[in-house]
Amino acid sequence: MKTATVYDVAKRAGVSRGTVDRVIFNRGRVSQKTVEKVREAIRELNYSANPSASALASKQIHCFACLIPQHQKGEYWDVVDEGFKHGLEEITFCNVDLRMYYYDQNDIESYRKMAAEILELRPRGVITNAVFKEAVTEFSYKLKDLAIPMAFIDNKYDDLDFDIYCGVDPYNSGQLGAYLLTVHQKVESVAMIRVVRDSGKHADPNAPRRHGFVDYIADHFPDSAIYTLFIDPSSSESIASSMDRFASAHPEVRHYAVTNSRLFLIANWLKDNYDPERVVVGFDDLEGNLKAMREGLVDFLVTKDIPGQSNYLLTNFVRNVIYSQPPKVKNNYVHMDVLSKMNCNK
Amino acid sequence: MKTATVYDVAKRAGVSRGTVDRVIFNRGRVSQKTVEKVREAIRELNYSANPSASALASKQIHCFACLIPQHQKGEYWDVVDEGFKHGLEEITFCNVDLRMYYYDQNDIESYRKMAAEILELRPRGVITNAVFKEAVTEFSYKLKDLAIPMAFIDNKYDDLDFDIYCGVDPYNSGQLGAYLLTVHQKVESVAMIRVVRDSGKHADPNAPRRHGFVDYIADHFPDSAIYTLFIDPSSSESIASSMDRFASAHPEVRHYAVTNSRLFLIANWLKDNYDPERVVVGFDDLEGNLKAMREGLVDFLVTKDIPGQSNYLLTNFVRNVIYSQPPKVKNNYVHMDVLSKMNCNK
DNA sequence: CTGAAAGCGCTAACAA
DNA sequence: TTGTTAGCGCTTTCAG
Repeated sequence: MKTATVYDVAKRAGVSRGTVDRVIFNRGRVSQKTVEKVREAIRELNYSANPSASALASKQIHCFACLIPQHQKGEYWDVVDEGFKHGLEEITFCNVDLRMYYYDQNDIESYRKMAAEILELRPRGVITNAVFKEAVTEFSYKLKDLAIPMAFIDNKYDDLDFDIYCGVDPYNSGQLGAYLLTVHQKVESVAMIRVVRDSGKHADPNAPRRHGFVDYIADHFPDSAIYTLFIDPSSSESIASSMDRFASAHPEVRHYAVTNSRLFLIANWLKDNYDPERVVVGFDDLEGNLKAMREGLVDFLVTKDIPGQSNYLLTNFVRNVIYSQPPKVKNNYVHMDVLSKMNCNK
Repeated sequence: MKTATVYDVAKRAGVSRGTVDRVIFNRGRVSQKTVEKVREAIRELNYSANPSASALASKQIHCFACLIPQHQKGEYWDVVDEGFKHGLEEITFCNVDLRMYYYDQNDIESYRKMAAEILELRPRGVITNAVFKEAVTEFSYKLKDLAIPMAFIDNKYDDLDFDIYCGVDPYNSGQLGAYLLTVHQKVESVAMIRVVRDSGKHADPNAPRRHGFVDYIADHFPDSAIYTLFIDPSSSESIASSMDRFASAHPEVRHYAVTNSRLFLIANWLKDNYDPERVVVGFDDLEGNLKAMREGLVDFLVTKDIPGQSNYLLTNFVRNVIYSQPPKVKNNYVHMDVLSKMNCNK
């Protein structure tokens, strides 16, 4: 059986194809009575547009904006960025123009500034991540006023109004890290390392992961100590000296977890102070982290398909917005992967 | 900058659009000299067809055939099958008709019979897996005679002529299983369980995985015993009695690996004979295996994105065949995932 | 408010 | 061998 075309719908509704088009895209300038006739014909014929033909005929360009942290090559957000680029290629036929905006994770004002620019652009949709609660909230309200849909990538604020989200369950990722760190072990103390510059002003989207980590340890090893150690990554000397200081103060600690993605920054120290008894767990399969794993400095890495996640979000969000359909699932939790030395290549 | 169209290519090569089309699809009836001119123009303009327009204009239906093991709902090959169905949807605009054929893994003749049927169909391409070396070899030769491209899914024979493959590195998956079974442990003996009906006649595509497993244990625990245990899944009594017999003969064994995907068949026994000291590793995230994991009967499951793998293979293979382009990468090794109780949901 | 008609880039049948 | 041309189903402009 052939599928229905605009032409069939038009005939059925007793109007012309142009009118059908106006109804489908709510372009107005159609009498209410006609609208209903057309809607009914569409339903009866179970019509849905042929996407190839739409893409071919449409000249419109759909502009989207994306606001994420600025980053260096090889860092977490760089990989996220890659995923967006890939996704963009997959939907070339949708004619979307994706504008990237970057903010400074140490500076809430930079977020506000970029958000303002985006508002001015009036894009068809906006993608961002959850960092500065206050600024993101303001932004989301303003977008709502303009009826611009918004999507969260990587992490989210559940009480805000967004259309679609894609990321892992951060609390659970922390639990998984703790499990791997301690599996088949007796544990008396663990170190939780946070590699952040400027820990005071820095946004802290990783808190839920740390909570998951801490809760797991507390549940399974109630007598274990949990030390939190801040490492300032600004110079390799400061990294080494902080690590040295901690290690000599707590020589009994054998279990180390780095709860953000920057394990690779302490790889040198781990190597220079190698201890076969030490167990190390990190997060995210950045090239630097994988390298450390191949060198035997890390036992497990909790990760996910980082570019796949942003790719997925973009392609779905764009399709939803363009064809004004709600997403099939709003909260897309991607699954977590576990990497060990045996499966960290490719 | 606007992207080049057939028209641009035609102009540049000094021919008509029809000729360009003939060259692209190797329809023949074009002089060698013209072919080269067109090819060059295509390269210079970096031309690639607008998929929407192609889809819209083309009426041809491309028939593909897929020959894999017959299966029940929820089993490994059922999930593979799902992936094909998904992939098919993704490329609806390519107008492909995918015909599924199933053979009996205990009966090489059933493979031969289905292969013969496929040969008669003369599809544009064939997908199968590597099982009965002899029968698959015959099949591949006949396909080659007919110039029908072929793809391997899940496992392959490297000495045969195929266009594209997608699967994990099976040897490595065995090693990973062994690693997870023994991580942070001292091991003196392990049991390797094979759940197969009719072990004599049954095809054995899992051998490389077992080799990887055995080699790892031998390398890291040279003094450890490795017991191989066959379980006939035909009745739950036979499963239980075989397991009982083994367990009482070797009460010291604490480490169990099920090297094919059917761990779920011994889940009941594991539950009825629960031992907190026991470590169990299995393969593939079938629903039954996941259930066993959630119940705390399994420590680790080595898996991969099963439907993703067949989806990927199909969509790429079809595109390659239709647009007669070689695959970007011939051997697509998908990465292995590690599942534990902390990340086995979703 | 509504209809008619000109393409979008490509394929395939038909002429030459 | 090659060129010409009529659509594929939809969007969009321009007249009514």
